[in-house]
Amino acid sequence: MNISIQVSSTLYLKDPTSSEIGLKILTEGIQLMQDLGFEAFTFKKLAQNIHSTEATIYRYFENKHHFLLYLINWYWGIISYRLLLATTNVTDTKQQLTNSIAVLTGLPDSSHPGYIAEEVQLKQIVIHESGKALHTKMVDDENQNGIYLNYKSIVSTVAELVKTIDPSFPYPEMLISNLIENANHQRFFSVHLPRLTNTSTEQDAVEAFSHLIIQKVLQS
Amino acid sequence: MNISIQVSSTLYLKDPTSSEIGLKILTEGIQLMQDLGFEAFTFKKLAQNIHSTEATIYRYFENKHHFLLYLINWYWGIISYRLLLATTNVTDTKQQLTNSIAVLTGLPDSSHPGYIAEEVQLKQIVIHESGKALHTKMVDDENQNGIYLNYKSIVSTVAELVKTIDPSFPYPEMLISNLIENANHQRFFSVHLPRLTNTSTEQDAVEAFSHLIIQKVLQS
DNA sequence: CATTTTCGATAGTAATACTATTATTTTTGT
DNA sequence: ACAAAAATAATAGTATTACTATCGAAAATG
Repeated sequence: MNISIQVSSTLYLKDPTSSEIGLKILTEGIQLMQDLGFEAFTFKKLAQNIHSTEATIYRYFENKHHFLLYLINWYWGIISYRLLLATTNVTDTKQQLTNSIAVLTGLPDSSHPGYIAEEVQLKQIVIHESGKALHTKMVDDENQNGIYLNYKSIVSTVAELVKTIDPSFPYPEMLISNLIENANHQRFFSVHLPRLTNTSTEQDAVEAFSHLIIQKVLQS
Repeated sequence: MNISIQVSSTLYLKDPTSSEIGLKILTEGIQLMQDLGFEAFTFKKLAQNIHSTEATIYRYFENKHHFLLYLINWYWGIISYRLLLATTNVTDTKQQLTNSIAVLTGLPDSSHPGYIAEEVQLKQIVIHESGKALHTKMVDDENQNGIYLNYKSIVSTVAELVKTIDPSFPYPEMLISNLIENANHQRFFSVHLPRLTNTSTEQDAVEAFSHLIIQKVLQS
C-alpha cells in the first residue's frame, strides 16, 4: 500500500488503514471533501456514500476537523517522501534545492518516481481547505500534539539547503514556507481570481516564479 | 466617520453605518469575531452582547459569512485609502512601490496618516479568518458580484508600479498577491508556528523580507 | 469454537442557522 | 405636535448539524 507514508496517530481514534471500511472512509471521504468542501461535508453524508453509519466513522475519527487534519497530514507525508526521492543521490546542494522547489511548487505528475494515486486529490483539498484546518483556536494545542511536524520538518529540511547555499540569507524558513503557501494560493487564484496572478503566460508559471525567486534572492 | 472607506453594498441588507445599532453590530461584531473566531461566532451571541436580538442583526446581514466578507472588504478599503495616501505626491515610482509594500506588509501603526481605529482589529480578522471567507464553493458567484474588487484593485494598482519599474518582469500580479498573502501568513506563523518563519531576527522581518524580495527580483 | 472486537441500526440531545409573527418603540414628514 | 411609516424587541418555531448512547448482529481472532 502507501509504504512509508506516516500520519500522526493523534489524528485518528482507530487507524483507518487497518480495515476495509477504514480505507473506504478515506477514499470516499477524500472524494466527498473535494466535491462538497469542508463546510458542507458531514459524516452522515459520508456514511451514506459508503453504505455505513455515522457511528462507525466516529469510531475512526473524533470529528470532521480531525478527518481533514488527517488528510492534510497524509498529503505532507507524501510530499516528504517525494522530497526524499528528489534529493537522494543528488550531490550538488543547489540541484537538491531546485528539485525540492519543483516538488513543493510544481504540479503533481503521475510519471514522477514514487507516485501515489491520492496525491492529486489531496493536493486539491490542501489548496482549498487547509486554511480552515490551521486557522483555528486549537492551533496551539494541535501543534503541541505534533500535528504539524510533517509540515515543519519539510520547511526545516529545505531551509537547511538554503542555509548551506547562502549562509548570509536572513530568512530561510520564511522563504520556504512562503514559496509553499504561495504555490497553493496561486493555484487557487488562477482558477477563481485570475486577475491576482499571471498563469496564462507559460506552462507552469507558479513553479517558474518560485525558481526565479530562489535564483534571484540567494547568493552563491 | 470613516470617510471614503467604501464597502460593496452587495454585502449587507441594510447599511450598518446608517444607524446606531448598525454601528454597534460592527464594533461589537469585530470584537466578538476576534475573541471567538469565525466558527464559534454566532449572531445570537452578538445579539446578546449588544443587548438586541438575532432578528435585528439578520436585517443588516444575510448571515455570518456575509458579515465576515463585510469586515474583510472594509479592511481592504482602509488599505486602499492608505495606499493612496502613501503614494500621492511621491514622484519616484520606485519610492511609490516601496511605500506601497510598507503599507501592505508592515504592521499598522497609529501614527501613520489617515489612521483608522478599527484597522488593527480588522487586520487580525483578515489574518485569521479570510481563508474561510475565500475558500468557499461560492467564490465564483461572489467574485462576479464584485466582492473582491477592493482587493483586486489593490493588487492591480501595485502591480502597475512593478510593470513601470521593470517591464520585463513576467509575474507582477503574482509577486504582489504573494507578498500580501505572505505577510499575513507569516504573522500568523510567528505567533503559532514560529519554526516556519524568522521573525525573532529584527524589528519587522516580514516587511524587511518583502522589501528584499522586491529589490532582488526587479531590475531597474 | 468461544470470545473479543467491530459494525449496523436506531434513538436522542444540544446547538446552530436561520424564518415568521406580532407588539412596541423610534423616526420621519408635515 | 402628530399621524404614518419604519425599525426593533420578544418570542416561537424549524431543519440541520455534530455529536453520544445503546444494543444486537456479524466478523475476526486466538
